[in-house]
Amino acid sequence: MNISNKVLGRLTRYRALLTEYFPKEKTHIFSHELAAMMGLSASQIRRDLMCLGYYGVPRYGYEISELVKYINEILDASKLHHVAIVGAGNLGRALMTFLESRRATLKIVAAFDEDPSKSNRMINGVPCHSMDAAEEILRREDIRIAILCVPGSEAQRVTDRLVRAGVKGIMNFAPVPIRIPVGVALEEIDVTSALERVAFFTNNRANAPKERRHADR
Amino acid sequence: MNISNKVLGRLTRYRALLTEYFPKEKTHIFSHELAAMMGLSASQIRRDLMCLGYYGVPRYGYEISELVKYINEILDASKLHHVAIVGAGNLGRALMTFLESRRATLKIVAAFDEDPSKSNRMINGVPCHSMDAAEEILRREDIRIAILCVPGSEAQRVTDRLVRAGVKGIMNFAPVPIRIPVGVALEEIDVTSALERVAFFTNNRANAPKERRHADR
DNA sequence: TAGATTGTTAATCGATTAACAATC
DNA sequence: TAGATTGTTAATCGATTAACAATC
Repeated sequence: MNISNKVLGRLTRYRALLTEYFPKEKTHIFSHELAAMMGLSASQIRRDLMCLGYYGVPRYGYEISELVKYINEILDASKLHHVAIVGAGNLGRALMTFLESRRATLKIVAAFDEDPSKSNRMINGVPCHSMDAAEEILRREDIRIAILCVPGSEAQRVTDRLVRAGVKGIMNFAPVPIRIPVGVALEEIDVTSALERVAFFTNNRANAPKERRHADR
Repeated sequence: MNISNKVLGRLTRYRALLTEYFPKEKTHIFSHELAAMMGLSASQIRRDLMCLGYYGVPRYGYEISELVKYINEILDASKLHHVAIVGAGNLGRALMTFLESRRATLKIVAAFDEDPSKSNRMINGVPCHSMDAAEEILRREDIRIAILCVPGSEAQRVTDRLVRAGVKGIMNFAPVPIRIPVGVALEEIDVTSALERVAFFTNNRANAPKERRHADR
């Protein structure tokens, strides 16, 4: 079965919620409980869990430790990924700290920046190099995932370099869409666009973007 | 006509691309040109533009300045919004700088943090206050939009306070879902989840999340 | 047992794409 | 005119929800 990007996103969030923000003394959870916490429907939770190959028990719900184990398996959580931050401006540096040891399997091992004052030294515990060294270090450190935090005007050019150097997954924070060849994964996070959407619905209260409400469903 | 969150998101990105990253000398654009730049289909571009009330001309395409004017109108771009950053940790501080003057109508006028060492002073040009002062300042400054950058364990509690103080739109960077009452807009940006999705598809190259490729459609 | 919850299918809803007449 | 592009409808695709038999 093919797992969609949407389901995948929710699975990662179920796991985070259950492992990091859930009372340790609870061993089981019902689909409607997880639904309430996630702001989703119980139907959707159960449907998402179908792809795990793990089954709950009617009236007892899902055993949390097992659920997490099966999600780990799908996400291939044991595999260590080396990650690079490209662009060590404010956002890039904040992400170094923010992502630092959030996930043991996602390790930031290098940063790159065109500004010479930022390169050839440690920043927030991450060795920062000049962009000239990117290709060599990406290969040497076996980095296949890059977090792109360069200005919009540089984004496509830098992307092309990263891809040529063997990067297979990119998270793009630059406020322009980038194009990538087949076989490279892409997530785009456009913070400005997200803020503009919030502002829009703040003007137009009637039709809010999400219907995740306090009420149960 | 009701405009969906997805269409809205794309409209903001069309505008950003056309106003910030497009050669000034070009006055017109075809749907297939914009499509290629955005990594979308020409059909989708044309469909999205239907909701603007602006019409292109066959064989000449869309006049860029007019297109932008109509998108501005939909997004109500002339309206000034006061925005607060809640949680002045690494991410919050980076967003202050990142969003600083990116959009003239979205102005960050205050930050809040529980850490006393961060409050009652300017940080990156934004006055930072203690959380205790939040309610009063949110009302005084007429702040209806908040960017939530607190730890996951605090997210729901802080959200409830913000909503009680009159906040109508929240962008949530905390790595847990938050629940909000009807009438409040919400965008969630879970950076860790996004990175985990990229990592997943980097393992499983066959089925990448987006099919935005170099090839035209 | 009776009642609550699961797994799964079918129905619904919404978003994208394809197709094409109208138009410049 | 001929050819390219638009606006819009219908078809397709994918995701969510509702419903319910099976199960504990």
